[in-house]
Amino acid sequence: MLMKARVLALQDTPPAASSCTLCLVRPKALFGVLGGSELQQASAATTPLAVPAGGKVYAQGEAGGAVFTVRSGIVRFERVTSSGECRIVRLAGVGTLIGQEALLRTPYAEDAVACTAVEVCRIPVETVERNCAQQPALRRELMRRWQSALEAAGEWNAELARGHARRRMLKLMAHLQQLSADGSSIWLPSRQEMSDMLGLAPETASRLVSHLRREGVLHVASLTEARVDAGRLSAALQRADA
Amino acid sequence: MLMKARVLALQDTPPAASSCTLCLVRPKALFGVLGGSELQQASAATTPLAVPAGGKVYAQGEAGGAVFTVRSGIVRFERVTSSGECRIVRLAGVGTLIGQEALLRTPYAEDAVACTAVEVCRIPVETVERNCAQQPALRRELMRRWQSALEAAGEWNAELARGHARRRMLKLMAHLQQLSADGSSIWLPSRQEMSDMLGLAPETASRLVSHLRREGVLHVASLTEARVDAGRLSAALQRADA
DNA sequence: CGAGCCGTTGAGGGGATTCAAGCTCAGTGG
DNA sequence: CCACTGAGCTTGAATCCCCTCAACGGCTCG
Repeated sequence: MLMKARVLALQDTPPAASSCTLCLVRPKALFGVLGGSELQQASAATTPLAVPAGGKVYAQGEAGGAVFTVRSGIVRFERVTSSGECRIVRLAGVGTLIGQEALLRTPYAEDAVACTAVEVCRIPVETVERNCAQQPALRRELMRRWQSALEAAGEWNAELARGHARRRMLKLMAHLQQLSADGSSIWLPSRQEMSDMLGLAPETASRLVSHLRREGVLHVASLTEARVDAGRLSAALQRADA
Repeated sequence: MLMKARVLALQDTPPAASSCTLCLVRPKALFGVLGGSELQQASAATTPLAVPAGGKVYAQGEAGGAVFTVRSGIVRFERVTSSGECRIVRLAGVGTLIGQEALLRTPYAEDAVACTAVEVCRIPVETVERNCAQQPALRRELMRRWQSALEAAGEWNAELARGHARRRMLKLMAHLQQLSADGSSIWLPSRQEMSDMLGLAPETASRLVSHLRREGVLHVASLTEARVDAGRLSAALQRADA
């Protein structure tokens, strides 16, 4: 909450690496559909940013004027309910476009908070608009991203927001596994974060994690890292679904 | 589930009434931004459809090739979880564009089911695409609608999917009030539908409704209709939020 | 009229929350 | 070096909310 640290320019990144042409996530990213010259122009306008874990990429209500592509790490979207509680409504992984509402000249609808250390690419709205005017493929790509965000929200709602606590936790682990860049280890949220994602008390989240550990589904490596036994996880999920 | 009745052509509607030019919901609808000649061309391609309560506007997995504007009634989006349970993840009211994923030539992501008797306008994908190519305003309008669907999903997730059962029910009533066309009466879902929306047992939903009735928050007029006392509702909500 | 569906209400049990106490661990300063 | 501190994780015990099971009544429909 009081985390003041916000976005920091990546000072140790040489200009070349900030070129979209060389970016590793380009095939997954918004401008992946652009050709050579357009891509170079667009890449000149984008700014790489690093956000430490807990920092905000943008805040609800801000009139940001930019969209962001997640280059590494995991970003969460937070809302505050009318009763003042924090709810995490969705996660975004590598390659995801976030803050799209800025394209409508609308303030951001939610807080976008870095779960892990995060690198994003800031893309000014004007850059997107300029390319959109001439590139039907980019317009299509934008729509595709809006739709996938919508579907992710629907699935979150269906799978992670309801049902027995154990099932929700298992689903969360499966989801985090999909989001993890390297296949072996996943980001392990704090109990409070799990609580905000699944709508559970932090104590309940802790109990469930402990239980998964004892079952060998989860191997906790550090406070924020763990490995999952994929086989046991899917077996446990199947049992919970029955 | 076994409701076989699907979409029916509105045979009693004269051709003139199917013209978007005269449509009452035009200002709220997708083509509201189009000018005279484009509007007339577009309206020629659209088909008005009536769907009885419980019928599907489209089904998950269908390659529909069309989007729909809700002209009257309320539509719900259903998903089936991996455990085989039905979850309602969002509602759409008058003026809302649904089935947008068809624009990506993607099968529909969810079931769209009529909650009440519903009238929709079927708009072929080609019609939207043709106009989009020339009309930046329409492209913008499309993006706006995608974003509002995303925000609705986020709010549903934050307000209706978690917290105490009573609070969720109150929130649902407030939401239904906003969706109701005429200010006086709202659509009252069946207890099973409430259960699928809020993640409660139908019995719990029944108990809560009965309780709201005794408190004078809700006046049940028929099986599917009720009036809400706006003052008492917001008072009850404030107490529940405290 | 009986069958079946839906809504209502009660009783009982179970799962999640709440309250509370230890615990580990990193950071601090004597 | 080590007590001190505070934050987060874990675990226990008691409570409460919601679910499950069950019975009953009203309604529609064959």
